[in-house]
Amino acid sequence: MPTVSSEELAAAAGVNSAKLRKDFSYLGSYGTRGVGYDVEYLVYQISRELGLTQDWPVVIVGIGNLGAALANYGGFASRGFRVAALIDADPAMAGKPVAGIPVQHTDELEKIIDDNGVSIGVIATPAGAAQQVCERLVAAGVTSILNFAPTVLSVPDGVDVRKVDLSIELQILAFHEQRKAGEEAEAQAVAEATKDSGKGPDGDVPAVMPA
Amino acid sequence: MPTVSSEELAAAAGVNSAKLRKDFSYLGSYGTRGVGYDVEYLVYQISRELGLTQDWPVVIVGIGNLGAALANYGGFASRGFRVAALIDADPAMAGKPVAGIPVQHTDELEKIIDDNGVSIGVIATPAGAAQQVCERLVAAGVTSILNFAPTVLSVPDGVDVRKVDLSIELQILAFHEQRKAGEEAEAQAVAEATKDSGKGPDGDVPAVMPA
DNA sequence: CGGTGTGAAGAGCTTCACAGCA
DNA sequence: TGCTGTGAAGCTCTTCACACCG
Repeated sequence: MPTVSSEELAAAAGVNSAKLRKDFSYLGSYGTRGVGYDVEYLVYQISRELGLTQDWPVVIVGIGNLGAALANYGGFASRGFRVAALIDADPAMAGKPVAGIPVQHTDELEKIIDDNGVSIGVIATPAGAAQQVCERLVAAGVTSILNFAPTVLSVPDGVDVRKVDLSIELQILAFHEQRKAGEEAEAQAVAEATKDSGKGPDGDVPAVMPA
Repeated sequence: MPTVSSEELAAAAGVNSAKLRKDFSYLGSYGTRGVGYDVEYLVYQISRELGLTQDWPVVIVGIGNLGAALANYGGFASRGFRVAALIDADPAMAGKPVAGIPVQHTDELEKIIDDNGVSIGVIATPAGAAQQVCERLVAAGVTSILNFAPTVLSVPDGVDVRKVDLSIELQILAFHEQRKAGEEAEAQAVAEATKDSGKGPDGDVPAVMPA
């Protein structure tokens, strides 16, 4: 498949084709009228724009279950990320290989970051250690941090932090699950009301509709 | 602090106070004019609306590093989630306790879900196993799935799936990181141009501005 | 003809500004 | 007086619709 139309891509992605074309147009005019987009060229342009064509050395601090899971995660390599080092505060972990990479002690943190030109750090430590680790990362030159610890990190201007809270997604599911149950109950109540009397459902469910 | 104003909450959250009041108003009129919101009552109402006051039994399928990390994750219990069971396909794992819960074999999946009235399942298996596990969960009565496996799951209507891709957040950081670098380079180029000749930067950077 | 690129219309979300109530 | 709740204005993002080009 050498070319693809905005209509096809939009159907595959579940969005409107006009939106897709408009979004692409911000990257430049890479399509051909009457034909569509050259797949290979488009992939390259999007990859370049997203930074996938670069090599991003990353350090992971805190090699517990989560840190190990991240180190083993295959998705990183394919998106331009390279795990430059695994760092843990436990001296017993030092030297132990995880995902084929030997764990290094926290003492080495500054040197590792400097030697590898690391600008992105991942924090997978317990909550108590996160802020301190964060400060050391920033002081050593890291300007983007992905935080898995359940704490809000404070950082100086110019440093980006993204927080991943594994329970938030569950909470969103639970929210919708609750809605499903509520709607059933409401539908049932309406049915009852229709069958029995003129009284409707108690109407206490507010009109909230999040993503 | 028994009450709090929309202004205070907005400042803490980094949003506009009018937006906060409007959002709250969708849940009902829980504030008092001239005073603010009763903290305890507000917390309760928001918790109830979000479903945090309910008990949600959850099963985690696939007890590798990630599954173990999830099982150990403290944030679940405090948000109304209860890990009803850990399930793995490896018979060697069966009976082994993870986070104090004995791992059970996949054979038990249907029974566990039925016995515990589970409606939310977490998939932390390798990509290859995910779709099959998903189908068994759905057949057994699960209607919400949180998918950590790097695969797109297909499910029947009425089943919610949320996919967590651990590398996407990194990619967003890398994107901004690239922008930072690009802006520096551009600023430098502009400085050069100003200093040397009339020729500007090559102007190939398109005007994209994602979240 | 077929499909992109885009001005214009439309929808939804955010902010303003203030009436109204404790 | 002080702060909520909310109509209206403003803004951004999405979709429509079509000129234009290969």
